[in-house]
Order: sequence, then structure tokens, then C-alpha cells
Amino acid sequence: MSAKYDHSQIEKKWQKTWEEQKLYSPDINTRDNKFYNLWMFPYPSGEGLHAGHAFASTGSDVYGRFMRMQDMSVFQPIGYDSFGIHSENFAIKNSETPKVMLARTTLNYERQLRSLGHSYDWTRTVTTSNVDYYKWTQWLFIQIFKAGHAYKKKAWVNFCPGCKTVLADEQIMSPAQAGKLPPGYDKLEDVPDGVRVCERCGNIPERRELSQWFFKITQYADRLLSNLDIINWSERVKVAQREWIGRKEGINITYPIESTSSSVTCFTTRPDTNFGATFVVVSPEYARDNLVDVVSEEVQHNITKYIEESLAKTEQQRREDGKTKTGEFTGLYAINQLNGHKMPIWVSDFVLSGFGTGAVVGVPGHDKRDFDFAKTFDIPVVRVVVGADGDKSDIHDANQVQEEQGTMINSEFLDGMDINKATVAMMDHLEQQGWGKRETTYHLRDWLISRQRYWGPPIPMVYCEKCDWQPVPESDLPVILPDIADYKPKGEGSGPLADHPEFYETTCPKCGGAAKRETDVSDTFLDSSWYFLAYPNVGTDEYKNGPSASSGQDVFLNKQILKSWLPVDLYFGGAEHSVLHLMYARFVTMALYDLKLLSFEEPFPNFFAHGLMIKDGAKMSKSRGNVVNPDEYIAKYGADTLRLYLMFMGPMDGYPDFRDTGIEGMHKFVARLWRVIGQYNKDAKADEKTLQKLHSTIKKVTEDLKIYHNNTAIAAIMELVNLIVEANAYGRDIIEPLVGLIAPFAPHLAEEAWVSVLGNEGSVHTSVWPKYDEAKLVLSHKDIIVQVDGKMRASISIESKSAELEEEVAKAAKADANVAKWLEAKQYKTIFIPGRLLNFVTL
RNA sequence: GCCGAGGUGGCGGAAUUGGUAUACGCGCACGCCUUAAGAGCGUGUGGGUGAAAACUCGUGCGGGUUCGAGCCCCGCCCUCGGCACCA
Repeated sequence: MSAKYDHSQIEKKWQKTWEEQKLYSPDINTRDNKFYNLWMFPYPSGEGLHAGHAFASTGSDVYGRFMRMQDMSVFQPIGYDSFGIHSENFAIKNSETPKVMLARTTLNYERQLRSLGHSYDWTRTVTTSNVDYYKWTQWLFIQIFKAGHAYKKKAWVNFCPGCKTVLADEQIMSPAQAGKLPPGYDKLEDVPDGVRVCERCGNIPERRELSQWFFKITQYADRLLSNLDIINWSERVKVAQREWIGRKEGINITYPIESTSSSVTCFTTRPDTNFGATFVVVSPEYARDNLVDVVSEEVQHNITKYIEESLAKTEQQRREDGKTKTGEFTGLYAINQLNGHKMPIWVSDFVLSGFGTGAVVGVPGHDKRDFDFAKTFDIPVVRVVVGADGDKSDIHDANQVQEEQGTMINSEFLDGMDINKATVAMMDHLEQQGWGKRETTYHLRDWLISRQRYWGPPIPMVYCEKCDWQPVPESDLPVILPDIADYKPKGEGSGPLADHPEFYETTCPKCGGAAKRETDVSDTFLDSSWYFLAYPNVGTDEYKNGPSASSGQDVFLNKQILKSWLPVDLYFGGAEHSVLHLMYARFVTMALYDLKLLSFEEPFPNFFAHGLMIKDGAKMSKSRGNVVNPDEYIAKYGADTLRLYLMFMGPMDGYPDFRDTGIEGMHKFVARLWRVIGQYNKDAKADEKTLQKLHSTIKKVTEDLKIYHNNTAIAAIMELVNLIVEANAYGRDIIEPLVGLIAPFAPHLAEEAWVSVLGNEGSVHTSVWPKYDEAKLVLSHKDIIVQVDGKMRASISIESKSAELEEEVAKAAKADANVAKWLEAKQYKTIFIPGRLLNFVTL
């Protein structure tokens, strides 16, 4: 057997053979043992994949291959999220059209993905910018509109000056999250807290009031939240979604304003502290809309001036200025009906207009910000405590505002209650008195869908003066995105298509009169919100031909396939999509479920959030210049070596650091492994020790793979190989299972060994996963730890049965010279863990 | 500020969930092989004392529970991630 392993030749050979044999293309019409194994498809925005992609996709592939060897019919598709700002920005940078750019880059992505030896079904791929795909994206928009979940409305929205389009709230994030620095900063540490940037370009978005399309994702807030309890996701992603949805139960309390017929309504989650309220603050917007006419003439000028100054500030300035509290007294007093106290009403820009009612009741004894405000303007601080001996478990809450500075008052009403009980009691009381009404608020906002860009599916809506907004009839789909030369974003609140009457001039689907198409395109996250539904449908008549003129909703893809292949069995992807893609896809799936187009509410019952690869101590990114291209490593060491190395670097959900020396070490292991396989002895039978190691390795690898602990699975295989090397003769009974164990990690080498070395028929990848025998896990002898007073004094080897018996172990232990020395002339008792440990405890 | 995860050799990381801390690998050192290089092979590799045997200290810091703690409890410190003038 040749000891030399020519990876490039062998890997190419098997990749070709697998594809010819359609080894990874399951029969989509079967329903037995289906396993839909999905990795988040990449957006081809750069020139190719980097090692971070390879780390994630290999993790997914290893699991898929493992499941395939468990006799599952594994469907593992791949595609390209090719529409959207990310691709378009890259094209603009290269001075070419997105279409031309993608024709080149997707080919490169495909070449790279193939070279990694992933078991994708290449007969079913999707490209979101292809018309056969986006006609369905448009169809989806129409269904959502018809269901009443889409609306166009003028609203204050985020406008990115770099990308020249509006963005959804989810696409505005901290510079660290975006991995982008806002203009004018060189270092992340220099950027002040609270600065938020565009996810794509790092510019600071502006607030603009524009008319835009929204999806009512907020209607699904409660379901999106409660379903988190029934899906099996990485906990950190669930937490992120919970935080983003941000459900808060509180109460709107209405306080009459003294000597007027007006009142002010404040939202609070802590009404139990309301006895300690000493003032009310309203946002400048609230004051402008509700109070300017009520205040006396003496203060009106000051108030108006303050409001104007505040409104002139950018979001950014308000955040920064907010640290030192400013404000104006309105001269008005709100009456706290609980205790009759007069509370001065102030206006201050630390209160946000967009949350709650835009008015806040100030309880400086229990809130840091209220406390700061009260101190700034000399307003009394009052703390609420429960009765002297009551449960102090913390009605005066965690803020621990300087206790000594407050006047204490007793609240017999809430005596002895904890925060939760007191809150409920107070809400009940306020509602009974008619002073307040319970209110649930959310952090989640409706999904802003419109983009004033070119590279996306045109929103399939038509505006008619007479009939208002009308959806394009399904039978008229797709609304083709025309090839235009002036595709760059304009930044005037409309997209490039607005310059093309040949595109937008049309007739109203309802009255037939002259009408105008929507010229915005939809958010790229709409494209990716349903792609997992498309994959198994690729190639079906329904996918190809629909939506047709025949009828509306019935044509949605192939019902049988949707029913048998979905939902996705395992979704593998990055945690950075916690509140973007993963939230949107859940929403769209729920909406389709409600339309009875799907039979499940949750698209991804199992989601594993992988980590991110680190290089030189930082996240891999082009701007940092620390991107590792897998191509050169595949060329030099082969895909198997790279795959093994990526999986061995650390746990799948960790942040492993890529090192060249590490991959060289793995290359040595691969060479060693190949040598070991090639040198097996046909006639040899494994000894007890090797056999035991084999079976315990099978057990360990099987268990580790199930929980994505690929690094320790590989370590176990290495230990086995090390032991085999020590053994002077070993046979097929060891090598064949070993090849099976390594197959998910090193598919080419395993296949070559399986077929060419071991001479098996068929592929190792559809062979049966090695099984272990419980009986073989036990060795004839066991090492027992002997301790004296909890300190290890000896490790003794004892025949396995005796190792379970204290008497036998004690006898052997006392015979050990070192143990005997420590026990000399001492009284002791013993603690015995059968088969493991004996501890002599001196009295 | 609130919520979540974590802190183990020079480095990436293990640790049967309370029972030999540092598996596996990288790096490093020495040796074998080789004309040489590479590859390969072997030995060693937490600190301290010691020829050795062995002893002792050691998992961010300080306490505690236990025969026994990286793991459990209490109090801190730090790092990373999410939310955030969200009332």
C-alpha cells in the first residue's frame, strides 16, 4: 500500500464520483427518516468564502454526514442570498452591476463549497436574485398584504446616509456588533456608548419622516415570545430574542392636572412605588402636542424654547446630553390620587417620546435617572418601605439609590408584599379606582420592509389615485426587476427605479385606470425569510410554474413536500442573526401558518448557534485584513486536513483562533492516520486493550457528535490512533470502524480507505455508523485511586470484579508501601467509591 | 444599570457533572534516524524542594460546605455577549 496520500487527486476523484452517483441527493418524495440539515446560506458579497464560513459550514456538514450514517435520508441544500444591499454595495465598489458581479462570485463560492467536500445536494439550489425565486418572494409579500399584515405609513424611520436607504430597527446596531466603525473614529474604544450604526456600512443613521411599507410583526410579538419556550435553540439566541421583543407589563396611570381639565398619563412598570412619586416629566414631543396650550403665559416662552432646542438635536446629541439632566418646569402640577400629593410637571429630553406614553412619573427614591433629575432640580426624594417588620425582600428595589437622602414613608397598603405581589396589588387598586389601566408594551417594532435601492425584488404593489394601494395580481407575477445602468442609490427618499417610467407606469389592477408601481424594493431579509421552504421544492412543477393564473393561495409550492420535509430538522448558523433573519423567518412562517399554507408555526425547531472564528485575536473581517482564505490551505493540505483542523480548534459554539502551526500539526495526524490504515494486517486480531479503546472511542465519538463536541470527538480518535500505533499488529476489526468514525470529518480520506484499502462495496458515507459493545468497554483491570485524608497516595491496578469490593481494594491498598506509610499507627474510617476510589480518613 | 455566558499551563482547549486537574493538540527542549534538509520516531514539558523516591503549592480573588471542590453555597474582581435615559 502506497504510503503517500495525494490529497488533491483523491479529493477531486471522490467529489466527482459522489456527484455522479447522486450520493447526497435524497429522494425528495420519500418521507421515511427524513433529516433536513440546513446551514444559513451565504450572501455572495465578497470574492469568496473565508475560513470562518468553512468553520461553520463544516460543523453543519459533519452533523449531516453523521446523521446519514445513522440511516437518515439527509437533505442538505445550499444556495445564495444574493439580493440585497450587501451584494449591491460590493458591486458598486467594483464598478460593475450586481448581475455581472454575482455571475462571477457565485461560481467562485460554488467552487469553494465543493472543494470543502460538503455533502450538499447540488441538484436543488436557490439564488434569491433569480426570477424563479423572487417571483415567490413577491407572491409572499402579496399574501402578507392580503392578510392585513402589510401597510404603508409615514413614520420616523432610520435613514442611512451611506446606503442611502431606510433600514429596519434591527439593522441599526452597536459598532461592535456591526464590526464597523462610524466615520471619524479609528478605534472601537473611542466610540461613545450609545452610538448606533448601519449594519452594512457603519454610518450613523439619521431620523427621517418618510412613507414606508411595514409588516406588522408586532402583532406576533406574544407568539414569537411564548414559542421560544417550546423550541430547542441555543440559549443565548433565545435570550437575545426575548430582549429584542422586550415585552413589559405595566400600567398607564392618569393624573389630573391641578386647576385644569387636562390630565397627564404616565406608563410605569413599578406602580408599587407610586407613593414615592414626587414629580412628572414629559418628553419635548409630549409637551409640544399636549401641554404648550395649557401652561401659563409666563412659562410658555421658556417651555417652547426648550422644546425647540430639544427637537433640533439629533438622536445622538440627545443620548449624550442626557447624561446631565436638563429640563424646564411647566408651572403645572399633577395630582397623585393615591395620597393627594402635588407633583410638579417638568419637560425634559431624557424622556423618550417613542416609549410608553412619552410621559414619566418621577420616583427618585427608586430610580437612578429620576434621582439624578430630582437632585439637579431640588425635588424631594421619597422612598417607599413596607411596614416596619414586613418582608423587606425588596420593595425598595435594587437601584439602591442613596437611602439616607430620602424621606422614608410607610406603605401599610402594600405591607409585607414582595415586588411582584405589590405591583399586582397596586395595579388592581388603580384600575378599581379608575385611575389607571394595565398596558403591555414591546420593544419590538413593525418590520420596515421598503428599501430605496435597486438590487432587490420590486415590491409588488400599485398605487392608483382612485383605488389606493393594490397588490399586483398573482397571475401577473413576477414584477421583473429591469436591467438599468443607473442602478446606484440616489438618497432622495426614492430608489433608482423611480427614474424609470417604463417600469412604474402601469394600470390599476382594480379599475384599469392609469396607476404607478411602487419603486422601492423589499428588504433582503424578506428573501431569506422563506428560502428553507424553497429548497426541497426546487425542480417541482409547483415551484417552476407557480404562482399561476389559476388561483391565489392554493398554488404555494408542493404541499406534499412541504408537509414531509419541513420544518427544518437542524439549523446551523451564526448568533449574529438572532434578531434579524431568525426573527423574520419565524414571523413569516407564523403568518403562512395562519393562512393555512404551512402546517407548522416554527420553521426551525432545533437551532444551533455556532461561534465565530478568530484570527490574531480579532473577528475575521476584511476591514481588519485578517481574513483567512481556505483555498490555499485546501491546496496545500487538502480539505480533510482543513476540516479536521477547523473542527479540532475548539468547541463549535466557541471562538477559536486560527493558526498555521495548528493546521500543520493536523496535517501530520492525517498522514499518520493514512499510514496506520494502510498498514493494517489482514490476519491480525485486536488485543483486549485495543478493542476496549476502540469501543470506548466509538461511544465517546457518537455521544460527542450528537452534542456538537467535534473537538473532543477528534481528540478521542487521536487517542485511539496513538494506541493503534503502539500495538504491533492490528486488523480490519479495528481499522474498519476507525474509518467510519473519521468519515464525517475527513470524508475523502475515509472513502478512499473504505473503497481502495478495505475493498468495500458502496460508500462509507452510506454505511452503518460503528456500534460499540457495552461488554467490551470493561477492562480486566481497573486503576483505583487510593487517598489518605483526601490526598492521593497511590493508584493501584485491581482485577475489575475485585475493584467493586471495598474489602479487596482495602487489602491491596494497605499492601502499597506508600499508603502503608501514611496510615502507620493511625485510626481511620474509609470512604469507598466502587471501581474508582478508596479514601482512608484518619480519626 | 438589567439579563446571559465565562475566567484552567507559554497557546487552543479537556475533565466521566463532587472523586488522579491540565486529556488531545500546538509550541518548546533534548535525543534517535539522515551526508544534509524535510518527514518520521522516542523522551520530557504547571511552580517549588529533591540525584531519586517522594513531598508540597496550584483551576480569577476572599470565605464556606465536604473524607474529598475547577465543579456546590456566600461575597467580590475581571472578560465577553445581549438590552438600555425603555420609566
